[in-house]
Amino acid sequence: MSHFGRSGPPDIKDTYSLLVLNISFRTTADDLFPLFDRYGKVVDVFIPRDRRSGESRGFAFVRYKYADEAQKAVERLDGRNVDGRNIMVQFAKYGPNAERIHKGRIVEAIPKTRGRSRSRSPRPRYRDSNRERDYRRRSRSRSRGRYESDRYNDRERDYRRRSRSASPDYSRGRGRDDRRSRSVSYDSASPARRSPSPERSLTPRRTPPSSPEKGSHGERSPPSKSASPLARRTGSRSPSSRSLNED
DNA sequence: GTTGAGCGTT
Repeated sequence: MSHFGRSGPPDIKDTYSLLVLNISFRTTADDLFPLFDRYGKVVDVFIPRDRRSGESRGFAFVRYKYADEAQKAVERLDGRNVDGRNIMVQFAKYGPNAERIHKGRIVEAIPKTRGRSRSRSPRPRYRDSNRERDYRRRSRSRSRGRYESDRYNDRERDYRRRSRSASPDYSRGRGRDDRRSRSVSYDSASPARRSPSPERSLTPRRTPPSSPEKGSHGERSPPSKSASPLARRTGSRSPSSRSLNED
């Protein structure tokens, strides 16, 4: 009865999809179906939901059989209060190269000026917020208060970090030194080199029975400084292999 | 239990 989108899209070739935005997170396709079906023949109602949580993303797709009915529904249901929220209904596009819709009529487009529209260009109003929008797309936003809190925290941390450096000049010099140090350090990039693999001789099982707590206590993070390549070479054969062998 | 710009499943 009310199980849309269970077997995939029915027939998009003869259906017109409407995008319903601003719907409540609790609104389901079953709730939208009767509402939209009142204005026309609805062949499918689909509400994308999260794969991990399974919650609604806040928008739905309603497929109409006829464009004129869909058009009517758009004007009729657009701005309607559903589940306590003011929904927004508009024609949906399928993909970046989706057909363009013009007042209920589907105009085959992607015109010749592909990508070069001098007249109209739906460029985003926000220029510096583009990054934020992208982030929000793959990850549903939660609450704005939290963001502010996080931002504040970051700021505080930055301030503290800056405080540490008394003289920027010194910092710069040190950075250069570090770079040079790294050059020598890269030697450790190939620790095993051509050394025979004793580990292979060992039981090809998972990580040897070594307590992580105990082990980490002894060699947590060897300081990059004061580490001879020789000394490192000898002791780097152990932590080199860890979970390479998996069953 | 929360949130709020956008374009989707086989």
